[in-house]
Amino acid sequence: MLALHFDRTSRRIELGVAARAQDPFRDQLALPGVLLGLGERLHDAALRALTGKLGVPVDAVSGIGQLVTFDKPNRDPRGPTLSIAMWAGVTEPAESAVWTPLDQLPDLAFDHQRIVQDSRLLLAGALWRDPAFSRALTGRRFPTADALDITASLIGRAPDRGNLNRTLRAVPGLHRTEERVAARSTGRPAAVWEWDG
Amino acid sequence: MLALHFDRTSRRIELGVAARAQDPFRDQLALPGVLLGLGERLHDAALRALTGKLGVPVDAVSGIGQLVTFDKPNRDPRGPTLSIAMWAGVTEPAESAVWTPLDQLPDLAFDHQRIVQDSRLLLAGALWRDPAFSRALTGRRFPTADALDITASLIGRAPDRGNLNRTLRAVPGLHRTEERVAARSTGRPAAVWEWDG
DNA sequence: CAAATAGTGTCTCTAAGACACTATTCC
DNA sequence: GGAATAGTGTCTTAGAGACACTATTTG
Repeated sequence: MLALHFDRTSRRIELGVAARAQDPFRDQLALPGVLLGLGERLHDAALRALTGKLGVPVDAVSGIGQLVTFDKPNRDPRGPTLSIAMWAGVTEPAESAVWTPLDQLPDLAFDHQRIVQDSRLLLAGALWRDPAFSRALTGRRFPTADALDITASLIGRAPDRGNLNRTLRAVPGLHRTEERVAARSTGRPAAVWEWDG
Repeated sequence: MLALHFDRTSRRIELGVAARAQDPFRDQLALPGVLLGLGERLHDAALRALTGKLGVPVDAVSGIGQLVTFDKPNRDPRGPTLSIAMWAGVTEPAESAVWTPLDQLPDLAFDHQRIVQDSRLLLAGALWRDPAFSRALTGRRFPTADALDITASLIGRAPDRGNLNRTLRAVPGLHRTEERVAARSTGRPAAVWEWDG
């Protein structure tokens, strides 16, 4: 589970990780994950991970989705050989978890470091393409500056402003308002974008 | 599990389905599927489905891969809410199963009809992009005519010959030999393509 | 030669990246 | 005015689809 939060102070995407309570890798930081109960839906298992492992309340979850299914052998010395990577948008980062930028990851248990790296490309690809994912990160209304920093966090470098504007204009269900707001301390204020519905 | 076989007589891709031995949907045609054992790898579960449900021997399986993970509620009145769609290439269609073209599907149990439809787009997208998948359908050496008919089966219409040639030339690990072979009863014989290794 | 199939070359369209230029704000 | 940020317009490139034309086989 990749729990993502856009921090409007540091102006970057931060990933929620937590110290493990049990062996193996006790006390070491890891991505929140749970075993899927028989007949349980992915969405419910994801919520359990967010609330139980990260301490994020349910109403601070802005969205949940599926990323990819890993099937590597020996991922976990214990049991499951199958794991499903999911994303979640978090509006309020819980104090009980550690929130870290994607390009300064601490050491993580299992192969979680690799999972984050592999998933980052997929997240960057889903941004502005998957409306549910994009909106979970931006919220309903957001200035262009946020879009710029969110994109920069996921792809690893600052995108071209012109191209980003063109991309945003082409996103279905997203439109630009007349409103302007200063997201930074200097410079021209940015236009506000708004999701429909 | 979408078990695919390229029939060189009918010159199209055929899908392996089998009558269910148990309730629910007993005696009705369905995609072969098995429950994933705890700690079992997807690849092994897929082989169990192929041999157990379709009667395809292990050495007639030219490849296995992962397509997509479905997470719809109430897919199956019984238990698992999660199912993973996989593809398999089959070199010899087993007599004990029913092999049907993709655009003339019989009625299938559960929501398997929809799964096939949804997966067909993914299969078409993977063709000539995923070398393991492509090679599992073509075999190590194949004439251009086979590539044409395989592509036509997956995308639903005949592709442009010129564009297909360009596509094949660009596939890594695939090269065109000087050899020509007549795959059809008339017309100019086609070049033979060969996978490296 | 006619019909059928195989193969080559080119045109267009679109999406994405790069970049030059203008616009608006704070200091 | 200068620095910083926001926004517009255009150029180039890569890939995919469409299509005109040539090449090689059987009957």
